[in-house]
Amino acid sequence: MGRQPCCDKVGLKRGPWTIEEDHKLMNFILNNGIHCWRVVPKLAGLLRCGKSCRLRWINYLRPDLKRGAFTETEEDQIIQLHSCLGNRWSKIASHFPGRTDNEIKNHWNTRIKKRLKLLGVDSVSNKAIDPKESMEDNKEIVTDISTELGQDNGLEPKLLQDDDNGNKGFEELSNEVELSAFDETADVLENYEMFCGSLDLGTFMLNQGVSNSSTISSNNTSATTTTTNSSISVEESNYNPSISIGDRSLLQQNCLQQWVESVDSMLSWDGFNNLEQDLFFF
DNA sequence: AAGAATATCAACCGCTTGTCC
DNA sequence: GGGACAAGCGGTTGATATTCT
Repeated sequence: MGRQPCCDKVGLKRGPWTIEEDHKLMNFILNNGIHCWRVVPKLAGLLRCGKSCRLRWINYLRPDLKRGAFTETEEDQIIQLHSCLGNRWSKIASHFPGRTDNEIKNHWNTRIKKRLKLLGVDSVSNKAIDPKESMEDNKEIVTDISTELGQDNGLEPKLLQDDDNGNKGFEELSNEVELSAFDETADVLENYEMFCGSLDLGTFMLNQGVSNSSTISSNNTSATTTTTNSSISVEESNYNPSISIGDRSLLQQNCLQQWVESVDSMLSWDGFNNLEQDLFFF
C-alpha cells in the first residue's frame, strides 16, 4: 500500500483563489490559528487541499508580507546570498523578512538572471560565461546601452573564477573595464567580488541579521495597509530578533488583530455577504 | 487596432525532510 | 530502526498582463 495523497483531490477546487476563499481562510486562521493544514480547509469550509491553503497563506495572506518591487539593495543582497546558498530560496528568503521564497525565486528567474547574463555571469554556476558566447548574446543589449549612454567604452564582462581556496572571485580582463558609467552594474560586480572572494561569511550573516533587525524594528508599529490587485498586506512585520518568542507571539497576535481591523475597515465585507447571497441565489 | 511575443507571478506538483509512534 | 504522515522546499506550469510589431 502506497503513501496516501496529501489530500483527496476529487471535488477539490484548483486555480486562482477568490476573495471569498481568502476571506474564509483568513477568518479561520485568525480565529483558530494553524495546527494542521490538512484539516484547515475542512474546518474553514474550503474546497481546497491543505497544501493549497498553506501556500496561499504563506505567499499571499500572511499579514507580515512586504509587497511591492524589490529595491536594488535587495536585489544585490539576493545575488550575494545566491552565490553562497544556491537555489535554497527559503534560506535566502529568511534574510528578507516579509518576502517569500516564491517571490524571491520568481524575481530571480525573471529579472536577476537577465541582469547577471548581461554581466556575463552564469546564474547557475556563478561562473563567467564563455566571453565570446556571452558577448555574442549580449552584443545587442550592450550596444543598446552604450548607445543610450552616448558612449562606446568597449564594455566586456569580468570573469568569475575560482581562487586557490575554492572561493569564487573575479579575474579582471586585460582590458580593464570602465564601469563608472554603469553604477548599478558596478555595484553588482563589487558585491559579487566581495562575496565570492574574500568575504567572511560569518561576519556577513551577522551583519545581515543586524541590518535586518535594525531596519525592521523601526517599523514595528507599522499598521499601514496596501492593496495591490486583490492582495491586502501590512507593510513590514513585527519581526524583531531581539524580542523574545513569547513577546513576539503577542506582538504578532496584536499585529494580526490590527491588520484584520484595518482590512475590515478598508474593505466592505458586506460585498462578500452579497456575493454569498448571489451564489446562493444561483 | 489587433495579433504575436514576451514578461510576470500565483499556484501546482512531486520530492525531501522532520517528527511521531 | 522504520513506517506513516505532515510540512517544507524547489522546479515547473499556465493564466494574465504588458510590450512590440
